[in-house]
Amino acid sequence: MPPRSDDPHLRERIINTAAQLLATEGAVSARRLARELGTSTMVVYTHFGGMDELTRHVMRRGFVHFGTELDRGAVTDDAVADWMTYLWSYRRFALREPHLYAVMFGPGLAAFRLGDPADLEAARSTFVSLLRRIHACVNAGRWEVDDVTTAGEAAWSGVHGHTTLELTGFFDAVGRDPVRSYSEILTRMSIGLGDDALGTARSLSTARRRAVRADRAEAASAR
Amino acid sequence: MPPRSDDPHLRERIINTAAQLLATEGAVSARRLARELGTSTMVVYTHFGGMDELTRHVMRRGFVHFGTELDRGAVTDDAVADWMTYLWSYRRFALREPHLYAVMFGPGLAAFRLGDPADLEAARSTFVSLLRRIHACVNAGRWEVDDVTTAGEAAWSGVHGHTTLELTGFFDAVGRDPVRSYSEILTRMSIGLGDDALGTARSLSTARRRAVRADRAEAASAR
DNA sequence: CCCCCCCACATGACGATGTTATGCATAACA
DNA sequence: TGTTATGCATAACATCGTCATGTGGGGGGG
Repeated sequence: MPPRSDDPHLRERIINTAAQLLATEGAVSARRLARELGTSTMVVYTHFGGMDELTRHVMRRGFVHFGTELDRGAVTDDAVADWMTYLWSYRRFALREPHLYAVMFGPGLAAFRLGDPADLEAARSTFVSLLRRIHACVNAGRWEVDDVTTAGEAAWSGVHGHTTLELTGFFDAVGRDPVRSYSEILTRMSIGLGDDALGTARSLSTARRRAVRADRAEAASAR
Repeated sequence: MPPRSDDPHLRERIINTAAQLLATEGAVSARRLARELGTSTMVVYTHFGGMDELTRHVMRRGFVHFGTELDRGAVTDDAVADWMTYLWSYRRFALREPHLYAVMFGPGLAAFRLGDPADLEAARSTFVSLLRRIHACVNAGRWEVDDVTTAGEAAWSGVHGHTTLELTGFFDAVGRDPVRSYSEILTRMSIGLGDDALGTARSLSTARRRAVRADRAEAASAR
């Protein structure tokens, strides 16, 4: 019987700590969450319908962060390098927030589209952002694409598949370098979409340079 | 106290019904399994260490079936079409056994490599089989690849990512055609690996024709 | 100003999960 | 026949998400 907390931000605090628990412990249970908040598990059911809807809120926030982080990449005169930079940021986010990524693109994705249409829109907007980068490559004359959306789905499949494999520890298990195979995906995809091999190689090294710098900046800010 | 079943095949029956429950109900619990077997949950712990090791056995069997099914594809004079046929079979298996696929390439993959080394080898052998198809494309002069393994990882990432997205219902949700984007992956990857666009298009239609025929054969045998 | 209603929350319980301690009945062996 | 080993059932424990119930205090109507 704490004196009626009357905290209008309780919802936000629940989502915050849920996201934090997901990031630090890899799982969120109602009881663990309540213990962290100093409340009972009922707060999950009064403020949300249950754990599923709470998870959807965490996912939505995840997609917003994901989208803004991906869009931080500058737009330069090398559209292919910009596209690659975008996908290196994609990988960086997933490696930094592995559990969040697993929830966002895992079984929760199916439940996501059943909820608030704004949720699906948050997820779609990050995909649309990818399509813009592809369009820029076409406009720059580097690629020749009949259907941008299909090309986007193909590219997304590649990076998503590689990301999930890397998160499950596959490359560690077989002693292979994930950066190399990720570069291979970007390279073959770019050439396959119409760019010449030399231009793609140059764009890759440009994008890789940016990615390494961003990795270092992230490591520095984490310290 | 049934009179000491003394069934030397109990282990096999447990794995069988576990696989069947996974396929038909999407989940395997110790109690559900015991109810199906007419035993108690203890059989899981006497014959296996627990649910984890049981799952590993189901995974191992899954990889064996997966591998033999993938290797059924004929080797013709069109190596790229053979490679594509291999990957269409990949997709067919995943769509027919969605839960098994999710377990095989999901979080269980990490636990898989901790178990019997033979388990990891079963999984690796299917990957090696993919590498053989890639090598054939190189030998046929269609592709130019410096590191076959890296190319294999890139190709696998693409089809695995597309498969997981399709299994979560993504393409249904946005009303897109997964066959089209899967074809896009195969096409762009083949061109990106050195083949010319026309040859890749011809190989794609060849492989697609085979895949449709195999789909129909499977649908007929299921009837 | 007071009272009553309402609702956010705590408590405790229910059914499920994987796991395990205990006991028994039977197979295997001396 | 006596002894040991063990495969299995029973029942319990801890955990999970969820919910029915009770309660206490804040907010609106008299």
